[in-house]
Amino acid sequence: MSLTDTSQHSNCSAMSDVLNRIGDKWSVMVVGMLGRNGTLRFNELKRLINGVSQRMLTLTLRNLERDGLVTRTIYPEVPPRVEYSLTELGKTLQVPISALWDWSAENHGAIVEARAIYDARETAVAADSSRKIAYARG
Amino acid sequence: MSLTDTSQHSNCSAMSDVLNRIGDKWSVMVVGMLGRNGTLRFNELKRLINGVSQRMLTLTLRNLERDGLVTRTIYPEVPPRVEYSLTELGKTLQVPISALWDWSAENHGAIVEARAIYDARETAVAADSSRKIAYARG
DNA sequence: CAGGATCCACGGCGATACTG
DNA sequence: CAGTATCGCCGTGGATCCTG
Repeated sequence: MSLTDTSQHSNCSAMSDVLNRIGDKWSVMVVGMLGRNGTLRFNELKRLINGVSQRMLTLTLRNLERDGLVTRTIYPEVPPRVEYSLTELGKTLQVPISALWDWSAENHGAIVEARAIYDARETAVAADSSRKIAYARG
Repeated sequence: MSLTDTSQHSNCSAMSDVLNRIGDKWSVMVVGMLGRNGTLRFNELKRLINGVSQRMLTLTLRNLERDGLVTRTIYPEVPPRVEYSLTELGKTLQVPISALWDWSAENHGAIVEARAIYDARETAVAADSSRKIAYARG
């Protein structure tokens, strides 16, 4: 099975299934963070990932653990300590995610630019048809 | 700027921003389809991408167009014909997405397996504490 | 054929409060 | 510290109908 052969209709559902998890913003963040830092505690992750709520971080970690991408290690101490890290499977996922990350860093500017151009055109078109809209409204 | 350097806190927002679009399930599908088939019409895409509604396909294509990833070509015929294809920027995105796609195809089985194991353990734990739950409910 | 407009349900997600 | 439980909003997205 060649690499370019993987995108037949048959694999659409598999891709879809996988995307439902890893296509998730927080999951990508968590994998990215764990991939770089190796092992992190719950609140360390929470601090590193900007804007994540404690609820979403918990859910994300649970799903990643369930999918065999992240290990969860509980240390029976007080105060409690729980450490997260990537499994071997998770580390392999880190590769394509890293590629995506790099692409983002490199092309974010181009996207912002494209949006500006598109929006400028759109507002121009909107202004052009403003009379018709106003007419229809009145 | 090295590749491994791209995941500092600074790029978190850029990645987040990009992920909001390309992390989207349908966007990935569209890019994947266009990347393989080159140029596709609206309904061709709709047929190829299983489960997408016409509304979501429209929105997805608009966003991709706005981000400069997809071109939209209207042929003033009757019946109307609109063709979509990837821009150069879109083609570069196709690379990391393809990597993700390949990863999905290759590791989907492992994920399903991991889920089964996890769920089996969870239901076992749930059964274990069923009395306590029943007690609390009663 | 390609899509705009509208309606509506549902669930994702944040905020908050509580626990071991 | 690392969660669980509950509530409530509102955005997402499907279904449906209509147009050029």
